[in-house]
Amino acid sequence: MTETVTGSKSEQAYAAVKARIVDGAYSPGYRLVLAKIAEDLGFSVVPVREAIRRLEAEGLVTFERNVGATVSGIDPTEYLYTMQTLSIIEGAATALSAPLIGAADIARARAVNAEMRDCLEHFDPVRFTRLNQDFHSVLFERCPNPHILDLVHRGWNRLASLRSSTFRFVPGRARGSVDEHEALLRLIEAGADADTIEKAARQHRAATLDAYLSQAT
Amino acid sequence: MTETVTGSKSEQAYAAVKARIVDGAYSPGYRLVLAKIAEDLGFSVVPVREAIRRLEAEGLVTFERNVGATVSGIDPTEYLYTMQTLSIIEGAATALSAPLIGAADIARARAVNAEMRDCLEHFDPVRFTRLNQDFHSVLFERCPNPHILDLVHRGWNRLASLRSSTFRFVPGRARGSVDEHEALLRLIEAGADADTIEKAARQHRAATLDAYLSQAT
DNA sequence: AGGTACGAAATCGTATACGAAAACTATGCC
DNA sequence: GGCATAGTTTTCGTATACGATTTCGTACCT
Repeated sequence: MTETVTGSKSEQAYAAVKARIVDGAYSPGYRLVLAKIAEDLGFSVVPVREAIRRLEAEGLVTFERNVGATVSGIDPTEYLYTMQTLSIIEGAATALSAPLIGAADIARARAVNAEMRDCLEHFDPVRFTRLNQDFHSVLFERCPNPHILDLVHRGWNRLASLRSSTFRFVPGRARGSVDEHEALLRLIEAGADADTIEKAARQHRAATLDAYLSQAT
Repeated sequence: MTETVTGSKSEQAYAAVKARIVDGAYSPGYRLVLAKIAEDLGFSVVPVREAIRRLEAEGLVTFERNVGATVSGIDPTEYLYTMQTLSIIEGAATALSAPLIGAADIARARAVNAEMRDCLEHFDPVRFTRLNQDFHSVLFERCPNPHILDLVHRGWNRLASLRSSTFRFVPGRARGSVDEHEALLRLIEAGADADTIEKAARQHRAATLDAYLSQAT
């Protein structure tokens, strides 16, 4: 955690722009001008350009030749596709992690879930969302397949970047979500087979998506 | 198919290097020297550098600061992880495509599968592999979720890049594979539920992986 | 003889500069 | 007044140049 300014400038630029997108400082549709970003960061355009192209490969920005880059994801169907993809990856990641999750992990997840329940009482959607991420991180982090883990994280980032424009907290759904978390933990504790866990985890996210959609209508 | 030299040099470089990796001209472990590639293509290093970083984002090359890039995937466990990830994505892609697959698609797939059966008689593993890709392409191409499609294609590329070092044709398995293809088509024709199709498709690839592993031992 | 330290070569990293393409704007014609 | 067009501005695309870092080879010391 002694993050000492990190490595190359292209990586710094990548991290900086990515953070701004994920945090919502750059909203979808925001136009990313290379020269401007370079000036803001005090770098030259070359490393910034590289950073932008990397973000493009991750789907966070859209790039058009001789025109420039914009933060992608204005389209609401985009959100649906991202959620669907993430539900598949997450389900698999959770199922693969499950056999490796120990009692300490379960306890940690329960603590997070308790905090989430607390957020329901005091209506704190922002904190709730962050805790939700923490909860699922516990369920993923033991996943032995690095590719899948990477895809999960990319999905989360992508979702976060879209969230600022599309996300709406659904209180009614949130309560059910917390209960499903507990159910998931019980399945894992009980050593349920991978298929059951995968399906439950996927369903969990699908239900959240449905809640968003029904509210949007 | 009137590919007119395409767009920017960075994209040309990307396509060129990617093709060499996927085709096996650059095997895993091959060292990609920016200046050398730039000279080969007649470009400057900047677009080449950008291309390499894009390939890194796709997992085709490994990049180390101030050291350089090498074609990734020497590690055999890497192959296992890639196959596992692909089996998950492919399974989902097939299940999502299934309801949209028409009679014409099925017929096309059957034709390809017949050719594959022919390859078994005349022992043509190279053509068999290519046809296998064609077969599954038919099953994917209707997938409405572009993200998942993209992940499938990336997985294929990654697999192809690893294949040159790890791939070994398993004749005994190949026959079973062809039969499973037919079974998959019947499931789709019959309008089986998404879950069944997904599981079958995933199992299909897992079986192939198992065949590789058992032979490697 | 083995290990360490120093130096040279190779390679990456980034800044700067200039050229090309697109977007914008203003002007003149209908 | 609206539209087409030419000129201007903005922004991207890439080449070149130089600095920074790593690696490798060699010589020296123990």
